[in-house]
Amino acid sequence: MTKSEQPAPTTAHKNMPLTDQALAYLRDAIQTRKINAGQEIDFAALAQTLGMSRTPIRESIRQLLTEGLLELLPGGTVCVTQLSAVEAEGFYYVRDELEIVAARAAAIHISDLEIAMLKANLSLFDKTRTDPEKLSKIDSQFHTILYDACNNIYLSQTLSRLRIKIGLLQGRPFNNPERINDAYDEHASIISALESHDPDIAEGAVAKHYSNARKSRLLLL
Amino acid sequence: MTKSEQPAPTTAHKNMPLTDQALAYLRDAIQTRKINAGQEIDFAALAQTLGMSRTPIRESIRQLLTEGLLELLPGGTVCVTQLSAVEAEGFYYVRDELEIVAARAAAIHISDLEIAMLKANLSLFDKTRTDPEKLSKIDSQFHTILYDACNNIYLSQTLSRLRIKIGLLQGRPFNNPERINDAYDEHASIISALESHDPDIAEGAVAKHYSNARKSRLLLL
DNA sequence: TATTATTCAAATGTATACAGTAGTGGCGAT
DNA sequence: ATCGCCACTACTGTATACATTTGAATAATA
Repeated sequence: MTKSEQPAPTTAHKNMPLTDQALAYLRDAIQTRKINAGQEIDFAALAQTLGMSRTPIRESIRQLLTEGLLELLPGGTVCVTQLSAVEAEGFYYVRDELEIVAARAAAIHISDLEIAMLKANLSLFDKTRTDPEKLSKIDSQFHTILYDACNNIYLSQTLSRLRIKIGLLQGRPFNNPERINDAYDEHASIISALESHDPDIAEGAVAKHYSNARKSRLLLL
Repeated sequence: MTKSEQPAPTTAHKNMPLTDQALAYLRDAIQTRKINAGQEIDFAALAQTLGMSRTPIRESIRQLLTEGLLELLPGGTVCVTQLSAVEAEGFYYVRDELEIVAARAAAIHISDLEIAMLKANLSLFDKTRTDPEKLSKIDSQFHTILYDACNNIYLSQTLSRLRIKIGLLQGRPFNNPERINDAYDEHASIISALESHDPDIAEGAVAKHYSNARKSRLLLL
């Protein structure tokens, strides 16, 4: 066996199946917008870029189609999902509702450790106020911790996927410094709401968070 | 929605890609419990049964894995998803909440045509009281119509998939004749609630429906 | 010029071939 | 009998080959 070192274009863990590598690559490319919404995907070219055959590419693409990150165009070609305004509104609508469901569940089930993690996340958020890119990631982690605190795998997975899809379309919300301050305060109040273990209080805090986020979104138009 | 999502097993057109045929076959086999929960899937055997190679089988299986109808066992083998009691409870929890969200949305957006369709479905339900198998299908259609009335593709798709997964685990609810009568009445009251176009009334009717369904489920244990 | 044929190129769906790996069963040693 | 070791089988992941379809571009006709 010649150990021909592939100049691995991405963070390719050695023993990961190629399909998963392709998945990771595509996920990242879509989320960081190296591939824009609506842009078509050329299987062969992608295969060549990643140094693999079309087979693992196809499998990863089918998974992303199922997840909704990619969509099938009339001709049968595949492109990065491009949500219409109406569809986007639909996503937001469901997310806002599910976030409330999650908040109530989390208030009941959250552990001390998880609360500590949220607090750690918050102080990290505080230290990163100047970097919108990193803030998005930290924000994302905040909500992931919260989802996990629901003790409901399905709910957690659904919200995670939903969040990713919503990420497809929104102009980075933390480009607005005012939104950063508000988000910080809202996260803080969500944490103390969860600490109370009272579903109603948690619902209130989260509802406020998302109603503010919504306002901020609408201002961007 | 993916075009490969719907194909009925009876409508297996010759020109359908083999991957979609495999999908249709597996969906049907899982839902009708020709393959039981927990049962492993042998790619090669399945390929032979369907008279195709492993390639389309693999693709269809990856899609079903992503949808959650199949799951990956430690060894890397694939089996029909077997939900633990806790996981099942998580699914029901989210579904009940989402159904309410859907009911509210439907109350606002539902068209006269859709109301008519619901009524037609109801009278069909009435005529089929003796056949639990068919009743399940009609019940399923009832809710699908309702979901479509939400004017929210994501919500509709999420609930549809959720319903299928829940179907994986429940002993057919319509084996209990009393549940049939109740379900009929509840469907009727949901329809008139929707006709009022009042979200609160719709929420009430649907909430009652699912709280009854829950009671009926618990009785089965 | 507009419209229809015709042909060619590219891409898709599928099968098959092949390599690496994990699991299985037997067999000898203790 | 139990443990460990080795061969062997069966399967998975991946690549490649092939056929069919799709699309585009040019040619040909009214």
